[in-house]
Amino acid sequence: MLKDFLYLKEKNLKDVIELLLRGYTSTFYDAEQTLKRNTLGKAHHRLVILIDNNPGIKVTEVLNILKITKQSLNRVLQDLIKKDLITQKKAAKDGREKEIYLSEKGVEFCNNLFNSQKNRILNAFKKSSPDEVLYFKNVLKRIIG
Amino acid sequence: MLKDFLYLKEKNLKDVIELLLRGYTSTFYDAEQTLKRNTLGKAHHRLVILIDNNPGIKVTEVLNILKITKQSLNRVLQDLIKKDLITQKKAAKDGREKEIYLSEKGVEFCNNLFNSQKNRILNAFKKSSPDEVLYFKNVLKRIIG
DNA sequence: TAATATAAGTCAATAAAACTGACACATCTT
DNA sequence: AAGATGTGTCAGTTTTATTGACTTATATTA
Repeated sequence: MLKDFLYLKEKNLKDVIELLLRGYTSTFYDAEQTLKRNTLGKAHHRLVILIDNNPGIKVTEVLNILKITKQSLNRVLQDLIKKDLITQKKAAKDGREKEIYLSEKGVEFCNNLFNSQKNRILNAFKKSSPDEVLYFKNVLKRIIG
Repeated sequence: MLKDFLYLKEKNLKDVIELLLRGYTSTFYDAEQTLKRNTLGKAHHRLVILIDNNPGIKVTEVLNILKITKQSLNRVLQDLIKKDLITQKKAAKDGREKEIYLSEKGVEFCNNLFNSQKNRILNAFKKSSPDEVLYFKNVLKRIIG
């Protein structure tokens, strides 16, 4: 049936591009005050979210995900090191690589960030069925690839 | 059953925050070359996506969605006007408000942007069922609120 | 109608985030 | 030993966003 393919139509794809923009913007804006209290910005926010969810993540991986240059990343990284929020460790496998971890202070900071952000997601999920949430995450993962 | 509420657990919510970051970043990075060819940046990209999907959108609405100041918006707006990509019209209802529209050139530019971005979404949707896509959009809309 | 509120625009200065290009160093691979 | 890779750094520039003060036009309301 033709109807079954409506979800592949361009209008639907365009909608999704806007939804991704708005989903990201609103979810991350929720943490604005928490960031300000810690004199940190959006660039730091994006980075610590990655480190928190992926302990030991490597510099190259961060660059590929955040789509920034190593010079940009380095500035942000140094700010977080100065504030004792992260630590770095030489990788056992390949000594050239450095693994990035949150410090104890970093974990606490991430908890504060998460507390600022979690309600938006939680409220949306409470209005959704477990299946809807599962499908939501699956499709989003497929978009990321 | 306890199992039914696993999707509300903090780990799951944290995952989603990262997924939103990565979904947005990757989807919008796809248009990088198209933007460069037109000597425009990410700020212009975000704005024209909104105008394209919401013809006649007002300045205040844009500010609320993009979470930027009117001074920031104005710079981006002037760039797009200079390039003849958008037009503005006094609102009939309330003369203080201005509606923003894409020009013909703007529509063409947005088509180029869309062509750079659509395959990522399309490929993800092709791997998903219509229901999955529907649920995905519904949950994302609930997150935006 | 006069006072006030709202939507939008502007000037100026500053800060935040990202970029380009060049180069250095350690470690791994061949 | 030679080259490739991962990371770090210096310097300069551009893009994006901010704060604060002020203006103009239109709408609302007392």
